Amino acid sequence: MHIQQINEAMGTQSHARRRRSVSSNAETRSERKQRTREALLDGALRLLDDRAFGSLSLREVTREAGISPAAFYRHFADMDELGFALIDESFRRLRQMLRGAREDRRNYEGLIRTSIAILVRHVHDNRLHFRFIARERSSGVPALRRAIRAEIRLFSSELATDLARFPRLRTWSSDDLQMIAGLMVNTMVATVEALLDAPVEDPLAEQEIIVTAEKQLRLTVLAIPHWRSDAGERPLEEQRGDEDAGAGR
Amino acid sequence: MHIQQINEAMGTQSHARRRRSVSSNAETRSERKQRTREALLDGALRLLDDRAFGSLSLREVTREAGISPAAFYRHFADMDELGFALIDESFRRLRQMLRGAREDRRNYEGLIRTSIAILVRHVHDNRLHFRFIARERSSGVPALRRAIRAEIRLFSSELATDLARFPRLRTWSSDDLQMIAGLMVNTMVATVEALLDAPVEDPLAEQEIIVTAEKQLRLTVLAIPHWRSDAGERPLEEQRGDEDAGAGR
DNA sequence: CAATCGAGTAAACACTTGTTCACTGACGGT
DNA sequence: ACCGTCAGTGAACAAGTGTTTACTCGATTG
Repeated sequence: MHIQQINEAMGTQSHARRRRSVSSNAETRSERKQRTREALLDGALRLLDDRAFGSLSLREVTREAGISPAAFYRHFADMDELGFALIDESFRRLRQMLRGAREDRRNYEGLIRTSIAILVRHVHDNRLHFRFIARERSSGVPALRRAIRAEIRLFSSELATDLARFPRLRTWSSDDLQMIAGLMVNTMVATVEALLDAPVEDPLAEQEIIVTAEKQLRLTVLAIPHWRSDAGERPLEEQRGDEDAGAGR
Repeated sequence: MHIQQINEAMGTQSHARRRRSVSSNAETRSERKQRTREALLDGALRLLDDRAFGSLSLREVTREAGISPAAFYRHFADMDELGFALIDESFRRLRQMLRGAREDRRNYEGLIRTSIAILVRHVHDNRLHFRFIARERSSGVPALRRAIRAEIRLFSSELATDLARFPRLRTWSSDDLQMIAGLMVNTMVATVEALLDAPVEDPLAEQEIIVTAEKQLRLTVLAIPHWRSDAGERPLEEQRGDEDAGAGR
């Protein structure tokens, strides 16, 4: 702020200013740089729609972005650096989504329904970003993979602390909370993968995926009142006469 | 069989036979071919330990296998074909595992415990194969991805029919059976990914993953007796007074 | 035994790759 | 008005890529 005032007092930037006011679409230099940086990121993302990051060449990206290969180095030292920038961008959007998803968590049903709805909407709006994350989560450069999995674990932990606010879950051990949060996050990750795999904009297949995901989450919370952390030691069937009555074969 | 008998009657292969009995480690021609084919597959698998299949070059594979690049074409027309062969091999082992896992399914607890145990053992014994499958499941060449996901869906369906034999689940709709089988398969896929990500042969981290997976599966089956397929329409909290009593925030 | 088959080779091909270099020229500070 | 900065260029580099070619030479065949 000070700098700008000083500049104005000194009459600096007046040339650029004047020129910008004449030719309407002119840009300052750093704006221009930012724009081609984004062209690189967007181009890479477009290419990554159906390929792994590891099989992406620097020259392809520059070609897609419309600049010469050498100009790449004005923005990134490396393809890896471009990858990290892509992860940052994707996760900024993801976190932004999760913040929204946490607004309605006063009861299980709201939690489930709004979480899935928000998830679906964001997959639609940021299809390429989600595709990139889903791909590089298990494949690709180890460093990217690590970063993504850490981010997901963090999300799982935040869900666990949110769950801890429910009366029924107040007394649960943090291990068990993490366990159930992990289960729900697994379901959501699998749902995102299914959505990304479904034919683009096929509302029927998509609705089926959504219904299944909601059922799975509902089934999960349904078990909460009946959970006993130590139940693993005694055979489950002693609780309810269920098995060996006549399981076929 | 016929062919061999005919060959014997005609005295063919007698040279090879005699030579093989003299120099102990001699091989017939097709045995030799089979051996370098396996060298190619094994070499590729070794290289794929920490890279995506898409970023794997034909020349690298032949170098790793110890043959010249041109000889590759005696075995595969394409790198893609090599990929499919790799998938076939991996899933042959996987299916073999699942056959074993289905032997003890007379009650839930046995189902859970032995399934996980068998899964863990097979991940140990076929680490490279599982790594390859886990990678290419979401990344990589679309054709490979499709093949893998189809195989997993098939596994899920088989689990669903197995579940249908439990008395409690006899009356469930096939949709709901698929849903719960999908949930369990999701858990197992996530478990395999966690095992592969864990530091090699770290028994402590591994045990933690196993315990969590068992808990998650146990929680899932715990919900079965209380499931109502139509519960989605009415808010869950009407069944049990649980929410809005004082959810924080 | 001699003829053929075929797995594997070496060399050459036309590419693409990542990176460096001296350069241009518009923007921006003075 | 002048001059330095710096995003972007185009050419060159060595190295690696997939694929084809003519070839070797041992195993298989009749």
